[in-house]
Amino acid sequence: MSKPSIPQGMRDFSAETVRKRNHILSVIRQVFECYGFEPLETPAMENIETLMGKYGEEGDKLIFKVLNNGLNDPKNEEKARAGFQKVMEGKSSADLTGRALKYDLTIPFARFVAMNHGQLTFPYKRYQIQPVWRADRPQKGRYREFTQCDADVAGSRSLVNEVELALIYDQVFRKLGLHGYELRINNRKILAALANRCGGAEFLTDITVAIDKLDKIGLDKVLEELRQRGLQENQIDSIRQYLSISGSNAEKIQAIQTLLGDDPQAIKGLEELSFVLEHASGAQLVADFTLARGLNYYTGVIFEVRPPNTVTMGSIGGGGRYDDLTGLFGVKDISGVGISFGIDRIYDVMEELQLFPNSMSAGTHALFFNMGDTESLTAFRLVTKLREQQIPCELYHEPAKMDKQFKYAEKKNIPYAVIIGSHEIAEQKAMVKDLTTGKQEAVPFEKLKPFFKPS
RNA sequence: GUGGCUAUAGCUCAGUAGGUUAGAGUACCAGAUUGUGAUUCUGGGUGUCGUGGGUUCGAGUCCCAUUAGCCACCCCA
Repeated sequence: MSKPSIPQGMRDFSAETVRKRNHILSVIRQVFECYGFEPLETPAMENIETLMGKYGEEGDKLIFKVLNNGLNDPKNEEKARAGFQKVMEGKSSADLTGRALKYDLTIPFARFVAMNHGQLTFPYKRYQIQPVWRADRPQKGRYREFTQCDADVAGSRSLVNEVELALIYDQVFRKLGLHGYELRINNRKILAALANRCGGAEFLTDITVAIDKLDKIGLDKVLEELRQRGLQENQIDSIRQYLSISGSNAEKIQAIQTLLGDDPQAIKGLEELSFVLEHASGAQLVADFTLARGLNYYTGVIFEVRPPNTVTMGSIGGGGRYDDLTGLFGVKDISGVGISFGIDRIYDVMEELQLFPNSMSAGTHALFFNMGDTESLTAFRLVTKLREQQIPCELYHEPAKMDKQFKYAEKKNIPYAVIIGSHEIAEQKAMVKDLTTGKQEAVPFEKLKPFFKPS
């Protein structure tokens, strides 16, 4: 028997971690609800066709595929062998792996909308908080199982949605106390216009992938990469101009207008961008024309949230507009726009910056000491009463030295110790000790409830 | 998926050129203390040295493989 272990990149969460995670989740959920989004949950697995080809070539490789059951049944053998052959060639095969763990929440959402568009009230605004899985190599801030919190609007092209989503980002991070985050915005239409100018639409992906690395590898290396991808010198020069745009949002927009202003897509993109910047001015958006984002279904505004630059961590949220997402599932003309929070990374950032309040770890309010088998019967009766009043409390499980019981309370961060021994029973008063201040007072048994829960 | 670094007690780590019985701090357990803890005193090492092989008279230490974590690439939340 080997040591028990869990799969690479997946984690157990202790009580303290769960409480902190729940704190983040409840803030997000509350804000989503406040903006009129309603919850949705979808299964852990999707049929593999639902997922394949939606996230680009790299994405396909990172999808966790689930081996079919019953492969050992002789009647499936031939299919299974053929499927295995396909897999060995780097393709996927429903005969071998018909299902896969979901990779994000957007595609399952699109599938859901496509399946239920007849019943849904549009615009359909849903939020979804569930784990997703990626067969990526784990490292800091990157896990194979992590939780995404998405809010999307399907069936509305109004830019008011984009504005609201930006405001949601701002409100959530403000409530979490995560100051110094940066909410960047761009528009895929502007990138498309740039691609048009430089080699045509088929270069869109090459160009976006390369310029997205500007922060990391610098201008020269980006241009070099584009050269290798087959762009001409004059085209590279346009990109050089594009990438050297800087200044305030207004200045940058002005510069793009000068550079690409004769392109209808660029005009449209800038219009959309300006609308969002203007109406979501409270959210402190930063226009960043180098922002590209990997998922290739985005068609309009795109968002990305960077953590405060005092920590090294990838983006903690992202999103954008995808005009024809349900089109992938045979339902036309439903436009979607959405955002996602990466709560595992938000957690790591908040932990690193020590932004969690101390009171977070409170569970049990009061520990009743066990002062002996007889005495504890009284304590147990009182514990039961308090529990009926929704006051979380517990009785130490066996008679033990007080030292031990104090330490138990301390470790579990229980704020009060309630001591009921023979003296207390004689006087019908409990000795209640505040473990943070060390002060104690005698509280009559019938006054315990108001003591812990003043109404 | 590619490359690099790391792995010793619950935790943080030391362990020199391969040498007997693997150490420190902290945590923990027992007692001083049969009703008041986080201070003090006394005693206690609680370890498959990540795992599996190999070299050697002898391996925590050297070699190979493997697993996990971290870092870079790729990509991303």
